[in-house]
Amino acid sequence: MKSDDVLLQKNVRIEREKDKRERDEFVQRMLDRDQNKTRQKSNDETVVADDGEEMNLDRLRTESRRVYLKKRQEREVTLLKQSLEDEEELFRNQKLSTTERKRIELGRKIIKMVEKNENEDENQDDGFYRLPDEYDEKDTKDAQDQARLSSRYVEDKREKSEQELWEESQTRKADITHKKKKPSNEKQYDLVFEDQIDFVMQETTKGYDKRDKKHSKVKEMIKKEDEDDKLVALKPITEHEKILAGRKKLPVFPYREEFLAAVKDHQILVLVGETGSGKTTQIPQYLHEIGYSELGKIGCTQPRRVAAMSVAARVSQEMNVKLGKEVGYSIRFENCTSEATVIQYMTDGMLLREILTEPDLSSYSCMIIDEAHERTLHSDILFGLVKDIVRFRPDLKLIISSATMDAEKFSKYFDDASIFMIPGRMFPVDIFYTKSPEADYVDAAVVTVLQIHVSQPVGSGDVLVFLTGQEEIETATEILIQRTRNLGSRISELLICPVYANLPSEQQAKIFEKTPKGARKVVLATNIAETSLTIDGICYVIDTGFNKQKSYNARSGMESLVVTPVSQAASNQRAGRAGRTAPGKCFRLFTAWSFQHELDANTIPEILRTNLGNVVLMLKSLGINDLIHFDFMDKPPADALIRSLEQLYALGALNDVGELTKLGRRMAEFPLEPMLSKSVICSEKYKCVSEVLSTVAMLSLGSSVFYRPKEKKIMADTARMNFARGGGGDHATMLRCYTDWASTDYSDGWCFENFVQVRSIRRARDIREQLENLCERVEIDKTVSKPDDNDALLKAITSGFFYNVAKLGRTGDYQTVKQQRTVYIHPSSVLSKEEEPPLWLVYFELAFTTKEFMRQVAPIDPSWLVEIAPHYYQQSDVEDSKAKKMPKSKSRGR
DNA sequence: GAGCACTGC
Repeated sequence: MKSDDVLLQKNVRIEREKDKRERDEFVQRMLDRDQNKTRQKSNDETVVADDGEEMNLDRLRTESRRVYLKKRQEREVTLLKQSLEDEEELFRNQKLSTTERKRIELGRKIIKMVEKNENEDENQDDGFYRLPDEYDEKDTKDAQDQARLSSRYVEDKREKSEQELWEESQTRKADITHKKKKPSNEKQYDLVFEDQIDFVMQETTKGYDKRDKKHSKVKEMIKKEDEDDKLVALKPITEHEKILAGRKKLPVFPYREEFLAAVKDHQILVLVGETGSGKTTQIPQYLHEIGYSELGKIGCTQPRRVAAMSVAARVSQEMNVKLGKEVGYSIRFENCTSEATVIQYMTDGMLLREILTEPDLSSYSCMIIDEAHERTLHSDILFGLVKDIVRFRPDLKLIISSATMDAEKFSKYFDDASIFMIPGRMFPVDIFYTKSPEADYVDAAVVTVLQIHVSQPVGSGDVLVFLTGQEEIETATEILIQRTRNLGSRISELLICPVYANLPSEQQAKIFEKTPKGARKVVLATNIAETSLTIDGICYVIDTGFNKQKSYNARSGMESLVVTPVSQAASNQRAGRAGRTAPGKCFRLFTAWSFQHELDANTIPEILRTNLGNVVLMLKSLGINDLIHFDFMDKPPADALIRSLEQLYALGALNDVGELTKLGRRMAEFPLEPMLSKSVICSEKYKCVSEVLSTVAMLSLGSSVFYRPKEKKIMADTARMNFARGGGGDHATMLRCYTDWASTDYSDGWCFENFVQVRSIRRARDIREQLENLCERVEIDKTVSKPDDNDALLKAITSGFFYNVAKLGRTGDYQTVKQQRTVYIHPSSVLSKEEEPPLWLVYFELAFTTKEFMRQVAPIDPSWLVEIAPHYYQQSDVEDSKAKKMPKSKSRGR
């Protein structure tokens, strides 16, 4: 701690410019050092080239998405034009109603607008993004495709007489009747999508049984055994025996001996097991049975908490032991293991934390990294670490378990490790594509649902629709309810169940209820249904081809959530959801051509699109100093790494040669973003540890604690404003909310009355407890507290977030102090309605949606900045604004 | 007066 103070004092003396220069030098030094190392290395390796290529690749990916969206738009316009031309002929013949005339005019306008935008785009693009080879090649392909598309349209056009077209336009008006039509091959020329969609069946995913002779042989064997058993003794079998028999029927079972032999021969093994092969439950047991558990624990990581828990429970049942004894799991807030544990399931983040205290994994004899293809941030770091550990621990067996697509890549990364394949247990799924692109995928999805419901027998299976977010799900639900109501009793019952993570859990439970006879269930889900939860009875999947993805811009430090086309891998994963219990069908709302040419093969790994502050701090505290050349499977952009290093330096977690300081070491102990950790550590100085802990716990929740149902918006808002009374912005609001809840002895009823999400705030409580326990380890006296002192709280917050300060400018907008970027208070903030907005703000995060918004803001006194971060702020910065303050607050009449 | 996909420590 003393050294930190010295550092701060030293910094006081540094002039601001000098300081800036120093920072630049620091970054430069880091770069130089790394480059020198590269040069040394590059004699035998071509790291430099790799590095450059990596950057280009990244740019390529962004570019390909741009091209994708643009092309999609272009084709929509072409189609729009064609259908318009068509209708125009009718227009001339005076056979259209006035509404349809209006619609055509509207269509023309849209086309003009889009074309205008495109031209602007092109002008901007010149010289920047054009990537000669690939772009041109794609262009021609696209042109061919379009030519093909249009020729089809010409043919279609000839087939239809004017009379028919007129009839069709009449049919369109009669909304109810046309829905009952059977799917046909006639294409209807619609501007707005509201009719049938044509699908083409393109392929069928392979089922498991036919290609797997080995498996069927064993099945016969078991069947025979079973029959023998029945003949020999008719005694009832116990529950456990039944489970054991079930184990033998899993697709992995016939490969047991082969697999164990492979493990014996190879230290690293890439295991390709398709879904339903039983690998997650069986492999650790096999390793245990053959005796690896005597050398050390068998670990198995999962990307999700629930998975770790449920798999551990299942395995303990199979082994007939109590959960938490021989078989256990460890996840955040819950350690269900003991001295006796030999098979341990855990989340990948938990293993990372474990590596911090046990860098060589010495208590393990085998480590299985499951679901590696998901490429979570945590598992990506694990790959790098584990690859290194394996080198100096030849006795450690490493198994990387992944789905089919990435196996080669994993094998290559792990020094050409051998690949072991296990077939899965999946039913075939027919894949359908649309004949032409759909403009409005939400509407298209709704129509497809109705099409399936009408044309497929009820009882043949439920429908699962993938949409991008809560809003879309809500609109889709409304449209569906309305249309089914219009159809009335002419169709059988359709149960509509929305699912997304923010939905209260009682409503989420609805999707698991069994579908009553004579009805069909439609589940409208976000990508939560892709991996996190499985629903039985789904036989039809509708894939819109989009999801929301986080992206991070290192230069501006801004995260944004964007609707993005899914990858081929993700789309296949979605399709797979239809074939879990019976053969299924998957309807993709895009063309087969787009699937092949426009979708990326794999989703961009998380590590390439996230803020790396935490990752860098963790690696540094593991003693890995050369981050630029850390063996990442996909290297994060150098920009992002440097920005994180710079930020950690500013926070005092790194010294001027990029080494971890004592403060940094303490910060790394907390499972928090670096800025939040810093606030916690500094809270002791301002004597408000308890308050900061609660606030930080609430801040780190991510999602909103305040529940806001549509029909009770005003009540919910007033409830929230109650907490805002007393000032201190969103931070103090959250704190008061938490303390009030705590004072009611954590009552659920209180949450209900105050429109607070029970699930979220309970999580805050867990986090707070965990942080409190960690305080002891980093020697923070957690008892000091200053209730109702906003200044103390905000000073502690500011010591972590002095980077995120914005100042009210003359125009009435805020500008960030660091980058002079114009930003706005998010409307969800309690300060957004303030008559007189504070001059200086500290914000928790920037999020780009429609504008650049600051989320979770609090007013501060600019003089604190000089006090707290003298190496960043100078007296002159602060005085400057005080001078402006007097005339402005009056002249800016609101 | 806008909008929060999903995990995880």
